[in-house]
Amino acid sequence: MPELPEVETTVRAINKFSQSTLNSTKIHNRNLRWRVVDNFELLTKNKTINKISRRAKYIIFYLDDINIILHLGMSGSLRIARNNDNFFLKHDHAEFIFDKEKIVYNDPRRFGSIHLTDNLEEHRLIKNLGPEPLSSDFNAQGLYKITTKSKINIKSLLMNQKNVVGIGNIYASESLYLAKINPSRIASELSIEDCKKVTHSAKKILNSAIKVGGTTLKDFYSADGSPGYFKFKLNVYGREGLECKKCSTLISKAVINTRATFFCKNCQN
DNA sequence: CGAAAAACCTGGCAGC
DNA sequence: TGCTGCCAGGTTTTTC
Repeated sequence: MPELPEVETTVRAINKFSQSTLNSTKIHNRNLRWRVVDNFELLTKNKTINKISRRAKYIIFYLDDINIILHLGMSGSLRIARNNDNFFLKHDHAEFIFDKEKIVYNDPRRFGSIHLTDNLEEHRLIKNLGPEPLSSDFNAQGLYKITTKSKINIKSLLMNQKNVVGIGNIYASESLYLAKINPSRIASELSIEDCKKVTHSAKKILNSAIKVGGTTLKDFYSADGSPGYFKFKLNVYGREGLECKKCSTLISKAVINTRATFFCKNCQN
């Protein structure tokens, strides 16, 4: 489900809990992508959340002496509920409980995970991440330095979080469409100008997706229950056989690195 | 070493 | 109404 815009939207929705005290945490199912540590509840009880933010597709709760890392995997989501709402949905695996409300972690496929760390920057899931795509650290020169020595296709390279974070299957296709670059192009064949187009396009796409709350294909909802509206602005993703909005050529679908990939064979070279 | 394929899970949907 | 196979916003682990 969630790529950078959906995670960012989720973080903004739960940001009202920063500066709040986490009265307790309940883990209902520890068997996520990795097993949730046994003392998680103990170590987070009655701790103040000083800040909530996003790094890549991870959601970080900064407590006084320890940090919580959440990942939503492919199908995860958070929702805000009232403490006296005692109903559970299938796949509600964890609850973060405040005075009147709680944040509920739900993830049908359990590809997501929940971690604790006292050294965030050195955490194994964090330390090897590439630059944030919306920061100046993600730029043509930096990308070119990577593409020039890589023989994989540009789409897979963009989805590799070591190169740049936050871009998943939807936004990789959309970014390359805007950049007019074929997703199958071998990275090492890109020019510095191509890299400039890719970085600019990715930033533009991600920013406009964040603006409308991300993309809801079927089951993404922000923590406040609202869907994302970027689905209506998708140019290629899920549009196989429909007309390209620029040239009317029918949009193609290819499988790259086992992932569905959409592009316009006329506009993208 | 890098790149490709398999693996981890559940649910929804098309087709028989 | 099943049942089967395929597909899905991700990323690690295994294999080549």
